[in-house]
Amino acid sequence: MESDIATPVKGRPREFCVDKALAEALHVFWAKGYDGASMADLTEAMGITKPSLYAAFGNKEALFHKALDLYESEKLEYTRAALQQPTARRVAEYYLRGGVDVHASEGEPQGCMGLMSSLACSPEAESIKADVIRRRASSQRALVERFEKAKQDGDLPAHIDAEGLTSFLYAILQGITVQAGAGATRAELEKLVDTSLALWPSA
Amino acid sequence: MESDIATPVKGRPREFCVDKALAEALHVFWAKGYDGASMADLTEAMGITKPSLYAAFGNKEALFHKALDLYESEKLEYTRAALQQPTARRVAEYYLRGGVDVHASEGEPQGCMGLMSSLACSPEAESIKADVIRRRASSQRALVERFEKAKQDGDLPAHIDAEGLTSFLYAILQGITVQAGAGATRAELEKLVDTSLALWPSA
DNA sequence: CGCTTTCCATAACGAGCGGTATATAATGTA
DNA sequence: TACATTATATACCGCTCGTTATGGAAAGCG
Repeated sequence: MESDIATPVKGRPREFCVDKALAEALHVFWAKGYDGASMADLTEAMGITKPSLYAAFGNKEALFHKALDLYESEKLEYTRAALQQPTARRVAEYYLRGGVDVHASEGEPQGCMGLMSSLACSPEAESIKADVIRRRASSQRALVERFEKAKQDGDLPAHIDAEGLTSFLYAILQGITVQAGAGATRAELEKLVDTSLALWPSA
Repeated sequence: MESDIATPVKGRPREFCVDKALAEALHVFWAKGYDGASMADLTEAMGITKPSLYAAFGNKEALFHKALDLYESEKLEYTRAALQQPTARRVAEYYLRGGVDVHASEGEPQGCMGLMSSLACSPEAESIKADVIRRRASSQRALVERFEKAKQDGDLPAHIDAEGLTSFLYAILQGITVQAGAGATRAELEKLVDTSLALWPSA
């Protein structure tokens, strides 16, 4: 198979940047959710017409999955960086403060794109929901392993259940995004993080 | 103004029970969310036609608010009972175990009706969202006062911030409903509750 | 009985949805 | 210049949505 990079195309060149358009689509999906974002909303924000969107991205569902890829690789980068922190407590702190940064930052939509889309319930959004749940499960599995290692490292008490602690940390994170979506201020969310970390088990 | 109870009406009597129909509507809204529940879904489950629904309940939005009233008075009764528990820890335990009971019970929809409706994002659901947020804020205020009292009673350390602890408890509860909606088993949720209670501050 | 009132059933409304057919404009190739 | 190829622009499709107008059925009242 030949190289796909910088292949000169034959027909009329497209007049918009695909990456820019996808970033705009992400912003719309993030703010309004999968069902709430209409094709009219998307095309207006992306600055293109519907046929261009369909030619470039397939359909609304395919566009959403690509937007979700972008969301994970850019906005949820902190969840991967968190795993490399030296202690379980530092992992948790990185997770929670990163969650507040991303989901309660000014100029960005409030709340979590994955969370609101996983709760969307139009009949055609079932595959969306399944996708989000699958990604979340994969992310949670990595966290369980990280906490198992922390127990071996001795920075978590041996009696702690790694799966329970992972569910616990995710619950706090989900609470942060829910409360952010409900209009909680950044100060309130930081107080929530401080309280959670104060209760975190010591070695 | 005269009494409204048992007034004999003049016209043709309705052929369905309003309370029964409302309970069915609640079930549909709970399972599918405000946007996801169509009038066709509702009328089919309620066993009535659309004109009957409009005559009895007004419109879809009014029906939802009445269903939400029923949900709060029946399904969220445990949140009021929780406040009367003798210690802060018992309050928290009542809250969390009650949350698992209601939102992960077999035969009922998985997840929290208020949470999924507060994240619904159709343009006409803005007042729904505002209503849910207002009810939640009122409920949270009562919990803050309960924890302030607990500090005076001495069953919470004085250095604990009551608002932060309330946000924390609500975050766990929201995490429970999110994870229940994503298909978590009851055993997993109970492990989450056990972990959370193990970290709860001691006096 | 006729009259009024209220409810039920059918069918339709306008609006918005995701998706597309058609025609035209802009490029590379020959 | 002529052709093939691809992108854009406009208008439209079938469908579902929440909501309502219309006609008939069932009750109390005189």
